[in-house]
Amino acid sequence: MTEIDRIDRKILKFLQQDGRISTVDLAEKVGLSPTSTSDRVKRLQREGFIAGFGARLDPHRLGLELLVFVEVSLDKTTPDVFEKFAEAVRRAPEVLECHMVAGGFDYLVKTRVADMAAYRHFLGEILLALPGVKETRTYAVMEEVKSDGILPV
Amino acid sequence: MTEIDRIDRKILKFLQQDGRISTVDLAEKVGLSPTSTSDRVKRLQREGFIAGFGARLDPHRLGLELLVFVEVSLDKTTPDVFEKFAEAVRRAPEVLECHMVAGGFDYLVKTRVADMAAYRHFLGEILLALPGVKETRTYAVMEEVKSDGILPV
DNA sequence: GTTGAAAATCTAGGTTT
DNA sequence: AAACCTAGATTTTCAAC
Repeated sequence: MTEIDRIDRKILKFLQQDGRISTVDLAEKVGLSPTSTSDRVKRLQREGFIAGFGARLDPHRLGLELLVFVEVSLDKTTPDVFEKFAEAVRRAPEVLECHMVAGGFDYLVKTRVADMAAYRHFLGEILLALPGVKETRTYAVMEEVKSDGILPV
Repeated sequence: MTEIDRIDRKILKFLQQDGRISTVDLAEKVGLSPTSTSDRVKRLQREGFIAGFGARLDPHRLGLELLVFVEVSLDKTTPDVFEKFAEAVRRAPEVLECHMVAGGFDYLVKTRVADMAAYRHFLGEILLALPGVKETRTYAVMEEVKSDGILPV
């Protein structure tokens, strides 16, 4: 039920790299027949190892030239600031990721925007406008050394 | 050549959410025939808007329970520390992302590991073992508020 | 951008080890 | 239980419009 063998891991590795590989080609790579390969892929989906499939877009090609990380500290006097902040962030399309962290600040926000002007707008009009936001520190990305996000399977 | 219209944006949006949607279903959603939809998808790939397709795996289902961000500061006395560091990071499978940032530190590293023990091993044996690493600050993620990474198209 | 037929792929059933 | 094979159904591709 929850066991996952060497072949399953190979399947996951190849599907991460190419989510549209045909069952025939995938079967060839993992050394099984197309039918059993397809059965395994379905099982990996059904059991939640594969959450879904998606196209990887090139942000720069789409005019989103600036990647920015923002550290956010909240004013913890109101009880529901965290819930309010999380809700707003989930609705903001500029926010690609947002994580509550343990340490010096409360949330780490990853955002992509067209340019610095767009970021200033996002910071001033959206992020700082949220209730409870006490302090932010902005880190603009100069070079994306690695950004595939491929999980080690 | 580089123009991208409303229908292209719809295609990109749907393909981000479901990279394995059939051409027929995608055509239905964007209001075009399957053939022209397929032509557009091919063009969007050829012109670099779509970098590729991939399976989205569930890290928790794979036993990677801990998401950690690490701020890394380098000792900038040696000229090629940056290149050496970048090279090593690209080879490390635990590192999902690594960005050179402007601000208080040099690199922001995103990593997923099984548990705290695995993270301590990664930090001690891999990250701190790299030449030129002067200082690190670790932020363990307590809650992933948003992590889809869907680009606003 | 559309239509319609040929080719490739995927799916489902039954068979073997 | 897992892998496999064959045939029917879908989907994709490629021509002509």
